[in-house]
Amino acid sequence: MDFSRRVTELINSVPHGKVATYGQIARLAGNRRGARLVSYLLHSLSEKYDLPWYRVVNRSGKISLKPGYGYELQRQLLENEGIMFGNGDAIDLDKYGWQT
DNA sequence: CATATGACGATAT
DNA sequence: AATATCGCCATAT
Repeated sequence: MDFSRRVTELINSVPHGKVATYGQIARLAGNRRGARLVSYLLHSLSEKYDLPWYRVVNRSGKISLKPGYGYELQRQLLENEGIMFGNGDAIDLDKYGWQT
């Protein structure tokens, strides 16, 4: 429970216009290997709370969702915050990464 | 209680 | 460098 609560708080702490990675959240939550849990928790928690789940991408700065299953939505939400997708589908984490 | 699962990440091939 | 495989750990069933 502690882990999931911290995850929600961390997600809520991601500044507008920035993105975090699953592994980063997991690490900050005290679980270096919990990247997968973060994704799972986002699934369930984002439906219960209103988390900015779309500010979380995988460590390559890419959206993990498949096109047609949320990819387009997330990409659009991020672009709405001023985040530009570089090479077609990747975000420049150096530039938009949280806590660079 | 045991097994399955996952919006990942690191390592091995 | 690109792809495949394994590990990790909380939830769900």
